[in-house]
Amino acid sequence: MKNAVTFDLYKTDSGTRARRGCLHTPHGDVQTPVFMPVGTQATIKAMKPEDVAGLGHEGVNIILSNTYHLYLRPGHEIVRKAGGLHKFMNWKGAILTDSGGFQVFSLGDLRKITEEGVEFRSFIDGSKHMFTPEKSMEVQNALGSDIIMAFDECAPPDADRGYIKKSLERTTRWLRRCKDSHKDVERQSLFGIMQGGFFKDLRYESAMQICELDLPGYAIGGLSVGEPKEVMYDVLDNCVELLPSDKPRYLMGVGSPDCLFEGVERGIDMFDCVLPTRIARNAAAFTSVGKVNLRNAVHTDDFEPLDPNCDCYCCRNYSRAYLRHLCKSNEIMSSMLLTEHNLYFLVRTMEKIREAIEEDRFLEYKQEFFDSYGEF
RNA sequence: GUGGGUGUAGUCAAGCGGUCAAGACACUGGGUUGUGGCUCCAGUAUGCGUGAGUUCGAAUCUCAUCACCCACC
Repeated sequence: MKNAVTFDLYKTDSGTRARRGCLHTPHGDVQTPVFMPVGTQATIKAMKPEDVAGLGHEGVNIILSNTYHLYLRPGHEIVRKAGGLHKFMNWKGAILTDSGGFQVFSLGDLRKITEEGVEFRSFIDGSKHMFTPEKSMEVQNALGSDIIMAFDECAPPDADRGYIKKSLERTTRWLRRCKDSHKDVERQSLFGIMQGGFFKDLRYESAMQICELDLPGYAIGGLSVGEPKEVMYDVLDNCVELLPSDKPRYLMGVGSPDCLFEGVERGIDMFDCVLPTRIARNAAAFTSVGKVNLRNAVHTDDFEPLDPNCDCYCCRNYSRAYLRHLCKSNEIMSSMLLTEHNLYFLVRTMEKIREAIEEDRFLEYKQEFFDSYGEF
């Protein structure tokens, strides 16, 4: 019996823990380290799937979508009927679905966590629903994504140690239930999620527990939830290596350019983040010279491209003045162009990171990037 | 020419004698990290057409004046 998703580790950087590998999925290979664009509602907002697939020089082969949202609307049975999520949204590459666990945390109000699962209210119509590990597996099985995530609890960052410990242990028990109820391992691979807050010993405990289950991949959850970056880096320093080196390591929810470098340096293979797509819709862009707010008055008559060092569609054809005009006028094109640029920027940066690791000069490239990009 | 009305930030305006001159849009800046977001937060009038006056106190009352609008000669 072969796992749906397997991982090949090609090379580890000599000076850091940065790794170069490949994820083999039923919908194609994914070169790592990789950044996965987020398409929560079965769409990368403001972009067509084929345009997403064509980003960067090598293209995008994996995206993330969301169990919680698709369960509520249109309903996972509709997606199953449509022939699965790939067909439904016309995405040819691989898909990773988040389990709905994060919404348990982000939807804070009106939810009740028990050993059985989580009772919550729909953000759409207020109706009551129950998510359990089994339910999350059922929904993700219906969606047919290549990688399905365990139903975990992402404890709030300000929770006390006692709660974090209880929560991580429950997350492990839920992970066992996920594994037990997920049958078709040749079609979809289940990834486990480490929790433990910012406590090194709890992270260790969580890692030991979930790794026992010998899953095809592991994620680090509970980070990038509002803590200072140094805290996140510190946790990563101590817990990435707790995960098996022959399995992909996925840092959930991280995606600012600086965090990608810091994550890769500490041995992370996969990232996802709404940041590039969300800030694009709010007139902000990542560029090789730092973050730019297109609404700022200085761009009024700036007819240079958004990023002179970028060869994306947006930068090849439009000026900052035009982009500012679109943003100020609330035109749909502003979301389209900036989303494309921001994703291109991260995807292309990841390509360069992979190349740098192959050539054993990750730190050099990192330095080069930050010299231009600035501190953050 | 006569009668009436209106003049408060870039715009539309609230206020109709008494702490700091509502609010909206626009403008300026900031935020956004497993997406409840084309969103959220913050800032911007030494001044209420102009000039006198009444009053302890006036954007608010009086007079004059200017501008614009409407109606009628």
